[in-house]
Amino acid sequence: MTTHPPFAVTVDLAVFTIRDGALAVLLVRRGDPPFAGSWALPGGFVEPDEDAEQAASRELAEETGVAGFDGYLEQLRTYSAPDRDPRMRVVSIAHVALAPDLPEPQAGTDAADARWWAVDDLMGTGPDTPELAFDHRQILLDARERVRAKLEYTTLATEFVAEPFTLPELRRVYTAVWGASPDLGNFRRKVLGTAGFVVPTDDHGGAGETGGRRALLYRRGSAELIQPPMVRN
Amino acid sequence: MTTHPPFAVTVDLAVFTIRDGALAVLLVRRGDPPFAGSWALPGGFVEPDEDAEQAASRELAEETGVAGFDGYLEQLRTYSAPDRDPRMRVVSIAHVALAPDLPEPQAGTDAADARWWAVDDLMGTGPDTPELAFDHRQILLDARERVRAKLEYTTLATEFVAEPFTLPELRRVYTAVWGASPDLGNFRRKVLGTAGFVVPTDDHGGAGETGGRRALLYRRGSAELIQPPMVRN
DNA sequence: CGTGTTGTAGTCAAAGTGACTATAACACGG
DNA sequence: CCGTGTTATAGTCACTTTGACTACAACACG
Repeated sequence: MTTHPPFAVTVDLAVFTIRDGALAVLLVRRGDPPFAGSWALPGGFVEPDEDAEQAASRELAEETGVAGFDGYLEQLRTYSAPDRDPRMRVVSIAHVALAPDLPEPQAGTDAADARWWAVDDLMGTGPDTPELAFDHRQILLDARERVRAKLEYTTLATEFVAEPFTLPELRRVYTAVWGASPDLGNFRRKVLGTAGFVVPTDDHGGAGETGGRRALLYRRGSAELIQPPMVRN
Repeated sequence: MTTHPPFAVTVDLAVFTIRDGALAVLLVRRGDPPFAGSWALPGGFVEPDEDAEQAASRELAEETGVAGFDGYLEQLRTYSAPDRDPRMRVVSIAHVALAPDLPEPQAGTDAADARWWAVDDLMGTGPDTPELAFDHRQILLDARERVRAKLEYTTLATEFVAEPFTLPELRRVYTAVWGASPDLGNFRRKVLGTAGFVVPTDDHGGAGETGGRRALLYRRGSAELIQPPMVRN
């Protein structure tokens, strides 16, 4: 038997929402070294009496200022490179959270600042692209790919919109996440043809942004899978 | 800021193969408490200078007796319930490994015994069903579901067979993992119609088990995805 | 040399997809 | 209050893929 080397265990969160028609992620600016001044995914240590999901849920509430986060939260994967934190051996259990458009966040206790970033603005290679702390760029890439993939075969897109919502709103989720719009008619056919994806209300929305016919309002259905999947071109 | 509670970090492995036409998993019998005498997934502590995948690869080699494991290995998810190990706080990064039919394993250093189990024999509810240590039953369930799902949209099935292999052999992988045989003709059409799934050799196998036409031999192709997916009924 | 067994090829109706066109319902400006 | 641009909804049609088959080819064994 070997010894049991001590590790610190943290959770990191990739919290996504749709803002201004684009996929956005919540980042906090680090106040302390290492990477002081850099932007990072929110997160923190797992406490002795909680599991990773509880820790993620707690951090999410602290960081966004939302008391009881009731949105979607799932584990992504665990990052464990020995040198990922220069201070000590830290293993991070990354999570993905989805939420309808949230208000601008409050800065957390250990974060000098917090704000939403368009993911595309973080993924460029230009000089304006901010560097992310630790391996958070990789985590963000993995998280985005997870969300992109899950929109294909699950009804997860509904987690991005507040109820009730219209089909065009739901389509804009796909447009933002995939970077390309699914065909209008085919999208409707697919969504409405998948039992339990959405359930219609009998209300039409109030006046929309820019005149035009008012769309019917829907709520989330009970189905979680889309079969066959919605294909991404 | 809070303190950094110390954790032990381990890897656990769900190593799958096909034996006697059924999905099988490698288990070790525990020699020490807790759960002494129970069967458990192989695994061990992550060392200070390695990441989780390296630890998993090392444990796999130690446990199976195979020096350089070159098969498929991927992270599954991390299990972190506070009470999952009664001794101390242990977080386990579970992995899934796939291999062609391997020889009976050697017992590892801390395992009194090691053997392959048909997964179906572990998943029953009868009195003969052995209890697995810790939360390993849940890990095994999640691992099996991961493999089942991945056979649908990836070419992972080829990792279960030694090269070169025949299409009927490959079909038996699906039969074993899914518990149901895909239609013979449609399976061929799908596999051969997916560019890069398999590449034909110009050899036919030697005499098979039970007379009949000899099948053409194939090797793994470079494709990793099946699109559209192979559907599980 | 036939006979059972296994692999390979092809067929066909049904379902789903991709790319459209047509129509309905609204806001707003004159 | 009447057109006009805008947005939502409905429907069409050729093409592809699927699911369930049938027919044929190649081999082992007696």
